[in-house]
Amino acid sequence: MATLKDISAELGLSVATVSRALNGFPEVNARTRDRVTDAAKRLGYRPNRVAQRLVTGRSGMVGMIVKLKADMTADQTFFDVITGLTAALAARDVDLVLAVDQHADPTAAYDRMLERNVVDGFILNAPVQDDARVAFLQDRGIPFVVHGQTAAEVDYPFYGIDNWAVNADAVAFLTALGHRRIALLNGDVRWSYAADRLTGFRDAMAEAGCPVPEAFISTERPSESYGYTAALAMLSGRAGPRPTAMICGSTLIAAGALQAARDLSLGVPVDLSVVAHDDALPQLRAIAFDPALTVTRSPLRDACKPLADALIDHIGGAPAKGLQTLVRAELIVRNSTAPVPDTGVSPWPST
Amino acid sequence: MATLKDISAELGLSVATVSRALNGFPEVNARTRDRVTDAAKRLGYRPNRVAQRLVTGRSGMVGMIVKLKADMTADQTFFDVITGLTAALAARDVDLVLAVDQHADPTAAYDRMLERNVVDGFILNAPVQDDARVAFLQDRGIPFVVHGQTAAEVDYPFYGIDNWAVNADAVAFLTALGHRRIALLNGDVRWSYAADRLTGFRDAMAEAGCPVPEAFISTERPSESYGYTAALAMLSGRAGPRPTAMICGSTLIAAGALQAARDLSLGVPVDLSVVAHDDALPQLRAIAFDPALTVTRSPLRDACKPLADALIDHIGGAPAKGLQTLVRAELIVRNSTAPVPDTGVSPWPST
DNA sequence: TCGAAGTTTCAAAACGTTTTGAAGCAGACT
DNA sequence: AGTCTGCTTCAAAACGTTTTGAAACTTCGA
Repeated sequence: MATLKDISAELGLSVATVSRALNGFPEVNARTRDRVTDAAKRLGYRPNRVAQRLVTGRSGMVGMIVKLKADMTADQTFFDVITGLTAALAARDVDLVLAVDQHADPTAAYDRMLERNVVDGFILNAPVQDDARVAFLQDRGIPFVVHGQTAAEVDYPFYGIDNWAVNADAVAFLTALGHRRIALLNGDVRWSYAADRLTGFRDAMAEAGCPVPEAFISTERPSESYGYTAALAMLSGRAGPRPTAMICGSTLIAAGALQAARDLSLGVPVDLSVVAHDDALPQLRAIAFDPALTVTRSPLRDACKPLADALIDHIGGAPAKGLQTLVRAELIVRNSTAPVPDTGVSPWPST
Repeated sequence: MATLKDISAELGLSVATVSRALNGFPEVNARTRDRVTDAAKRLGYRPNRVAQRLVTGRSGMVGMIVKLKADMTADQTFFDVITGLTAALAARDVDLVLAVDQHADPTAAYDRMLERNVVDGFILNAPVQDDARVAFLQDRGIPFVVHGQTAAEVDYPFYGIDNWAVNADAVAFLTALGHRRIALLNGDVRWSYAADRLTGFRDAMAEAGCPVPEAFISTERPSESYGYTAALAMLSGRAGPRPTAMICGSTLIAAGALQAARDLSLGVPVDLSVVAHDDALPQLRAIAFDPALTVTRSPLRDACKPLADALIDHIGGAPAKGLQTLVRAELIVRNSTAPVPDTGVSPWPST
């Protein structure tokens, strides 16, 4: 394995010059640089990352710690995100150190990994309100990036979708179709994304002048069975008039909801309109639903490269402010939504 | 961040002595060692891995590269294995660097990670026959451990279950119940485990003197729908008399097979006995099946600690021979198996 | 021809550890 | 007193890079 010293010996130069030549410093003579790059190639030189890291103080690795769910089921999104993330990091020569957290204390696993001081920063996923991990890492001055927005005004990098807008847009679309009795099958509001969506839903409904009975809102960890159960309860009409439209937190929930409608002989979209949020996971393709789902769509994988780049840039010293991205999900209208039936209300009310 | 130099300055010792004291070298005075460990704790000393790595050539990290499946579905077992593995590695202060391979060349991702020379060894999963990765790593002299047995006589560490015995035991159990028409719903034989199980099945059937029509053997990547389809074809009786027993490569396959039996109004275990291999994934609990499944059982999680330990020991210089474990799966008899119906053969034939 | 300014290269320090070879210091034996 | 042990400690080298501050070499104008 050739080293800088080998190259410098070969060419009669100092290691300093060789190092500068290879790292593109401006003060080295063009002719010298050519000789160096040529020799480096000829000798099969590969920089020793460990030595580089010792002197730069960087490790070239970032950590990610995923929380072990209580029911031990694999997170649907996990594999997809890991795939995109490692690819995006690899493109910038950074490796991902992964750990699974089994502790009650949310910061314990971060502390452990920091102790072994082997990562330059962290990727945080699934943020909650006032996330303890954020406080912990900020306190220690460790760079990190958050996948998913937590609040508007923060001083760390993040990439997320505007979850408030997700449901605000869905509500606006449905009310424009004449719907006023709209239900929400939300995720668990302990997670920021679901809390934001709930606010977006409430705000938009208030804006449209639609009352929201508490029975029309349910929150739980997304699953098909949750979608089925919650939708069945709402659609059975036992607790009052049923909703004419339903906003589902995920396509998985929507799958359950559609089944519930089917079991109650309710037609979608004739009797019930359904809008879901679609993370574009390959396993649950919204377009393959029957009927094809109208969705607010933002592929999870889109987040991977921005996240990786933001973290690496932030570690490199870039200020957080320029590394905050909030994208607005796209509304894709398919066949699961239609104007509200039999209400006598114009599908295009003046707002 | 305290360094060795800080400690040595604090105590008026040389860094060499401090280093030896902390690393448990025998030649340091017990009293000195106490002073050093005390000061280290007081100053919050953490060894700098990068510096250690530079001089020792070890990084305290191991790599694992998972293959991105063509259909992009997450491997059912992936999360479970990662969880156990990172926990077992953490117990010995080793971190896991994860990458997802998207290349056609099976060794490219290993090469890339080695270039960044940041891991001491690898954990290989899902071995195939004559695995190219094995040849590659052996050629480079990189330590690794294989999850799953590939062949009896190899010179690298592995941990796996005796897949030959898995099906040999299942066949022995079923033939003892009088079954002679036994079908196999196997995994894809490109993977070693499935190839071994096929051999175990064939050998044991031959041993028992039972002919095996080709229609009684199917191989495919495990899934519920595969189990359903394959079982339906075999049980419909269109291609000849149907099997009286079925050995399923996984509980997922068994779920499909049970559904097929149900759809054909075949009782389990009265008309059909079913034995499945159970990796004990929390999502698919064999005991919760209806009827509760008779299984050959070996929890995947059991493999994690032995794998982690074997790799770390091997990196530390332990010879491969002592780090090879082949466990025999346990046969657990539940309610999905019964003596063969209406054959006049004693359920306990003399063997 | 001289000095100044600019360009290019260099030697050495630094990063934090492990390891080598040697030395200091007891006590024990001549 | 001298030397030989065994125990304990030390200074220095090494790992391969980046970076600093200075030196050498050009080029230019006076």
